[in-house]
Amino acid sequence: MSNALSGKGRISAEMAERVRRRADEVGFRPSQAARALKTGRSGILGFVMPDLSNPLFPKLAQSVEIAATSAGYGVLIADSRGDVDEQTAAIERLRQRGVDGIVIVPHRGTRPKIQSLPAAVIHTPSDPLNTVSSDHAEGGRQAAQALIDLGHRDILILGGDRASEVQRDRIDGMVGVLGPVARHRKVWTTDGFPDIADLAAAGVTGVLTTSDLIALRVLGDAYQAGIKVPDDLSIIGFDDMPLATAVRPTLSTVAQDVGQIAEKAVTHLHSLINNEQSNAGGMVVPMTLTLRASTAAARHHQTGEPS
Amino acid sequence: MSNALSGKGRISAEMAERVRRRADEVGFRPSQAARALKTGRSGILGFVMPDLSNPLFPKLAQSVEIAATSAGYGVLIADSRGDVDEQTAAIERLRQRGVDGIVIVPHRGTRPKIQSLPAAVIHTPSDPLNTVSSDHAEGGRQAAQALIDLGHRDILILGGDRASEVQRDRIDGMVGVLGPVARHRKVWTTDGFPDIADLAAAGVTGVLTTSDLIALRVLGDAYQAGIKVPDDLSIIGFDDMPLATAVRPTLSTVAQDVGQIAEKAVTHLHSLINNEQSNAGGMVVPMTLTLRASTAAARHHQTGEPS
DNA sequence: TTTCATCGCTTAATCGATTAAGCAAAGCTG
DNA sequence: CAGCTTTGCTTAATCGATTAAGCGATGAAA
Repeated sequence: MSNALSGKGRISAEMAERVRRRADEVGFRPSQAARALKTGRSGILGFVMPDLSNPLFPKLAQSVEIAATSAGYGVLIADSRGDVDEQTAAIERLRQRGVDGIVIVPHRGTRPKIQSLPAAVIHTPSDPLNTVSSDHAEGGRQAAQALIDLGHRDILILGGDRASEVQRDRIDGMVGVLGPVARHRKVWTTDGFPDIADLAAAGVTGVLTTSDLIALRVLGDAYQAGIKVPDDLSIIGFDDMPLATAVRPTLSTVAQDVGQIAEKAVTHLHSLINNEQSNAGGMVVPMTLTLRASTAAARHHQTGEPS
Repeated sequence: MSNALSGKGRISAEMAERVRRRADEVGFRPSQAARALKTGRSGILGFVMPDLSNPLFPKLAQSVEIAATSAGYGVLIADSRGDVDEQTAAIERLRQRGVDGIVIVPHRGTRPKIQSLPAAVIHTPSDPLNTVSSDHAEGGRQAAQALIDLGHRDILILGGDRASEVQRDRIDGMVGVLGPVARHRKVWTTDGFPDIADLAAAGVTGVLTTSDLIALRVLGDAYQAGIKVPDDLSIIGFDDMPLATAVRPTLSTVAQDVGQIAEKAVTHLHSLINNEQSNAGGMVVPMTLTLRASTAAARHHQTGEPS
């Protein structure tokens, strides 16, 4: 009642001030529960990730939390534990808790069903449900182009899991660039980790991975095989995880602008919640390549093509 | 009202069943807002971390979410961005949202003020406010003892930030074991990263770090200096981050049982919220050392003491 | 000066689940 | 069989913020 002061209604400035002061004195805290009941708005967004151990999770959660907070929302998390059914259950749990909308990073290869609840899907541009995401294919292109520019012409593409659309898109981008100008082979680590020494002996001078974690493994294998990085082998990872700057040589990597993605997702949700016009979705955020010490100009083997 | 069915009151089994069925038919979803208003319980726990980019965060958040969900709570996250004032603000935000209690991992060197709100503090046994945590000193002891058992007698202890009580406790544990039996030097990376090659030349054969990330850096430096791990140098990290098994050689590390910590924290909170007796706090969860490929028996220098 | 519009504050209805109180019917005891 | 307890369903008050309606007083226009 006293809250007629909160902007609505016809109230004198003096009265508003008086109420405000008294409220402070008493330490008045409006009950979110009552407000939610009356307005039908909880002021809370749900955040669903397929697997909180996803390397991107910390940064993304942090960014979503910051974006949501500055838009006046709270963030309720729900882990879907890598399980598709759990993902559905997690969404349902959030709905029951009365969230106003949800931000979701879908489980690989999944089209989450979100009925009648504002949602922002963070995935990849090739997903028709995608609301906002990094341009993973473009990221793959950047990584590939960087190796090309350094003179590499025999390249290993190393993916983690072919069920991941994000990884497939990254690799498609890489292949798109390499296809016309360089030899390349594509391997998924789920089929077994390839023998780096063999490949290097066969002429490979560059490795493009879909994750820093895979890149780290390659680095280690190369080390144990006596292959020098970056002199004999250049490596590029993805996501700029904390380890990228901790490892020696430091890891070249393609990073997502997670802050911007979170910002756009939350803004979009906010519009949906308020029934405002919203850019129909499909926003794409560029990725940025950071070259560090794991990449260098290729030494020209006899196997290479003319530079 | 129909919810008299929910266990309370005097109701016939038949009536309860009838209501239940009808509720399912209509797709009845009780309003959390209304329930919260009436009962004064939101069914939501807040979770505050000093910095969501903390390497431990993903696992901990996941575990807290799982424990909370199975106890019927939702989890509202709040990032305090490494800032002490933000930590206070985050707690206040959660309170305003009406959380029933909060789980907090305090900012380094901070005693968070939580007035009249059930709280579970996850920190380290040496913190008087601590509710539940790993036995960091014991973890440090385990790591140190492992190197001793392998015959190492000249050891570098490498901490990240002396402001962190957790890291100090780990190191105190290490020193406690090494003190009587081995030579050791303590260095904080915030004072500059030490020259591994120099130290190895000076006789150091083992490195104990307070984090896998630091261990990774040591591994890389050793590699670049031509020092063989684990033949010439053994390394042990902390926290068993994903990188620990991705790097070659795989990293020996001391891990926290995050699941158990989360479980205990949530259980404790649940008791507090319901005014039940609660074990006054200070629960300690053991850590487990996992030996992998980054540790091996010491080669005996002439500088060493008799084995 | 009379009348009507406007302004500013006060009152009351509302959101939906909870829970105590109310009340009728059935069961029990003496 | 009367009186009393127990059982089971129904009714209504309550939580606290929101918001529309109500209502007295002031000011403007005719």
